[in-house]
Amino acid sequence: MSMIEELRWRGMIQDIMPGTEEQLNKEMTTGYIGFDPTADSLHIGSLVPILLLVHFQKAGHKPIALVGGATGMVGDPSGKSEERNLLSEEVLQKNVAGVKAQLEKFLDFDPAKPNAAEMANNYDWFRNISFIDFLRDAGKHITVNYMMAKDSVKKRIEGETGISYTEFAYQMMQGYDFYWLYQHKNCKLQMGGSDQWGNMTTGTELIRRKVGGEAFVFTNPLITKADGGKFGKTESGNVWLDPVRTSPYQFYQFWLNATDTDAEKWVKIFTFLSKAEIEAIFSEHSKEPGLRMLQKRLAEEITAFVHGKEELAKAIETTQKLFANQTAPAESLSIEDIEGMEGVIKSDFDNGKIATGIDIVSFLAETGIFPSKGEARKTVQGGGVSINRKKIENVQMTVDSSLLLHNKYILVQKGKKNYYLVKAV
RNA sequence: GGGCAAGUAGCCAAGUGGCCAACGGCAACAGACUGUAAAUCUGUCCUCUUCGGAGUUCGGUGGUUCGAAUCCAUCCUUGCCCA
Repeated sequence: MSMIEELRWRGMIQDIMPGTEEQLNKEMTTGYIGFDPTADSLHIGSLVPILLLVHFQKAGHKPIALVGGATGMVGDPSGKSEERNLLSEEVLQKNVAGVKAQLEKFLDFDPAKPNAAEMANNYDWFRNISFIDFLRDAGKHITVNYMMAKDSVKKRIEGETGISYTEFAYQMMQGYDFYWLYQHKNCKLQMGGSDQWGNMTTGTELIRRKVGGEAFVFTNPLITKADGGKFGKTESGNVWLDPVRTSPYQFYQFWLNATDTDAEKWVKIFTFLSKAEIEAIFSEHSKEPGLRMLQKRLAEEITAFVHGKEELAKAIETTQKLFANQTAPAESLSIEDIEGMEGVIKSDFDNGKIATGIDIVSFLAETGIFPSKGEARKTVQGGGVSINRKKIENVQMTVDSSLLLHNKYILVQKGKKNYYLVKAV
């Protein structure tokens, strides 16, 4: 199976420029994907492009991961209905460094290999280009008519908010990136999310008009959830690749909680399991969906890929402690069990207050489990909070030393799935 | 520079003097059911709260009025048309 066939089967190709497949079959090709430094960590939305690069490298081609240090200063209008605020330079620099460090973990940079991965930052070439040079070198080759026909631009022109000259020019910058990489790195392919199609083709157009070269692009579909919600969000916000922001346990849980329909799509996209393996999992899952084989496998594979086998093992261990015997009393958890719960949100609480007794609402607010007393109260009243696996029936309840597990811990649940461990200190 | 239209909670969107913390929908959170699934039903959903309330909102600022998201003035932002 060729790489393109493989990606097609996995549902990772949305649009592809004619001739791309032939190019990839013909020779080792250099290809790139750009990553926006909008935060100092990537989140799981960026996993698909990362995986594309990995597949690409596995197929024997040479991947370039480009961090948009320059384009990040301008802002991509794609998929945005409004003009955005510009990031400050310090923030950008920090973000570029963070994103770069993460990308480096996923690709093989071994210089001994002919298809060793490379990192690039478009700030390196943009910083020396003057505005006049840019207008003369790049701008002259692309008509405004062409630029305005792009969906991202058209939507904004037809929409209510308009588009600034800055964001309008964004595609020229991205186009110039491709051109620059084509010239200096012999890079002939750009990949990216389907929202990037317009920006990407501006690049091939620039390459064609300026130097008569031929370059290719293909895009992956944007990941969606079956219920139409945003992918990659949980009640506590984005799911990040940075283990400090999203612990491996939380990361594992995110995938484990996928719905059946989502998991079926995602297992193809986010794992490297073969077609045969995936089909086997599907049939096993349909025999006994209650076992959640599919979700488990998905969560395992992707957690191992991002955080490593060791972290995965810890995440599974914690998950088992918390979810395997949900009916078992919390008292049955050993101190080792409790202290080994990696990745569960932990907080310390003044033991003195527990000794004298504190009302449940204040306790929940002061531990930070809830942002305010009002919210804590509402959720407790709605039956949404458990302490040591026992649902709180009474808002007036007092938290005191009798609730401490092993004289030290209190296990709090917000809803069914969100565990917090409070340590008395 | 001139004319017209618009700016309401995370988003969409009603509301055109008091009954408005503001209809409805989406998203989100929680409960029941279940498989840490879906669908369905229920509750919450500006902020804080001693759950009695209190405080701050409808682009900004001033004003009219006993009382304004709603009327007036002015400014800002955006779109469309004209120059």
